[in-house]
Amino acid sequence: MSTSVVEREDSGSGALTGQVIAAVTAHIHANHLAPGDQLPSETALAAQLGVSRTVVREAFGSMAALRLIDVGTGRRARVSAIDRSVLALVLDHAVHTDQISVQQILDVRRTIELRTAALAALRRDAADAARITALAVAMREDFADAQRVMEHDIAFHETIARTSKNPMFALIVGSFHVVTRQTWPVGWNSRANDAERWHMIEGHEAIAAAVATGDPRAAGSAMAAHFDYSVKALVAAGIT
Amino acid sequence: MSTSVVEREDSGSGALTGQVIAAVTAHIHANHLAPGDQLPSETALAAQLGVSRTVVREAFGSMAALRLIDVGTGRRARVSAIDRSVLALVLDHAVHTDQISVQQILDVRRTIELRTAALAALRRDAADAARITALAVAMREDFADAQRVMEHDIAFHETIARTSKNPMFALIVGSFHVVTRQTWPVGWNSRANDAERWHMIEGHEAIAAAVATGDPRAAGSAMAAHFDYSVKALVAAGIT
DNA sequence: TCCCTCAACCTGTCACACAGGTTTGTTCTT
DNA sequence: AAGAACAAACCTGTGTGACAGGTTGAGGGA
Repeated sequence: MSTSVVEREDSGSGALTGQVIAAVTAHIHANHLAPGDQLPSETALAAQLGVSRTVVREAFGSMAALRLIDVGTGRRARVSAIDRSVLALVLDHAVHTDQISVQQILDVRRTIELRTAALAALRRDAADAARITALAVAMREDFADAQRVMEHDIAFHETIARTSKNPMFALIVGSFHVVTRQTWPVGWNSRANDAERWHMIEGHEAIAAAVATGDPRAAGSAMAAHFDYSVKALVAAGIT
Repeated sequence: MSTSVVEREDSGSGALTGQVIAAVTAHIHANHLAPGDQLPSETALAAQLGVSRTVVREAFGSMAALRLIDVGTGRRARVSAIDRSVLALVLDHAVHTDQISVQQILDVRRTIELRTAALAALRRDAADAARITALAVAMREDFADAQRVMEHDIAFHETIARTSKNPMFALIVGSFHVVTRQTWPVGWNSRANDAERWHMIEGHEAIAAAVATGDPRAAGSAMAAHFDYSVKALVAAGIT
């Protein structure tokens, strides 16, 4: 375990804690650890680095919050797979503290999701396409239950992002769900009538069809139309 | 201070710690706290929630790691402004643990930065445009010092993202710098000769000119050309 | 070979203590 | 009246020791 300091982003904690974070990070990199690989125990690491267990716990806790590692009672920390929750928390916080607006997030979503739809059309296999289509079908079938339509809608976008086969797109799209859960009902309820709600579902069906066909241009266009329609509804509902 | 549990993303910590995180988050939301606003002290919060100071420290530590709050010796925690370091850490970790490739990041960058360039052209004021142009000029002037060219290059892209006036774009683009610092020298060194390096700098100048002119279409095209050229160089250098 | 038990290991939480930093209020000087 | 200096109160970062409860792996028995 190297204690050399690797210059990197500051973690926002104390000096010793920061040093332990750097040391653990260096250890992960130097040993090419992958998700699931174990780290030394808190006690061993404290002895090794000449700090108290408290400091190691602080460091591990910070790294766990960032989902760089995975901690749990009774077992040693392990390197973690990236997940959407970090960015989701950051976005939720940013919206609640008026640092980012919902419309700004939608602009980012539109930018990214036109690309993920096109990539999904290019890179999908038959199972991917079936999964995306099934979600559009589920939206139609669960029309009477807005909560379920919303869950299908969120899963639809995330599945397309996953089908882009670019985990960073999946990560970013996956982070929208917390904010989406707060705004989606407003958009749904703001529709003047059921015909408009059906129109939104038809937009999803068009995206799914383009992905299934393997047509990236059509997929991107369908996604653009969907976003433009949805943004208009949210603006009309007063979400800025 | 409400102790009600707000359903949200799990923080990766213990049960009590998670509850304190939820309580603090609820407090921030319920009181419409903005960046800079103070939170209760660790000791007061521990008494209020009926847990030990250790647990509050764990919760605050996690929230600080996520840059939701800002902690420091001798003073109470405050609500924090969002910053790029969280996503930067996540990306760096993802690359080092082979969860995201550099090429995948570049695809995301291209998608986003074509949009930020176009928005910057639409939304820039004279000072913005001057700032962007100055960075392109600095790249040319510091040509003999690769390290400085790289810093100007990174600042160039971040300034454009900021000029998009969408903080989420700025956040995402700002997160690339750690990984970029690791790959940029490879790309620069992989160029066959100085003529190719000048060509890259001319690409930046073209973007700056389009932004200054206020032409979003030209800005997007120039940014696309820049990325396509840079991606080719990194691929040729073996970065996948 | 599979299942159960148990010992060793491990983390989450608690209480207490101390070093060093920040904030606030009061007093003094200009 | 405004600014500077000082001290007390408040506050966080780190350390120590303890205990409750969970995980893991080895050994033994069916």
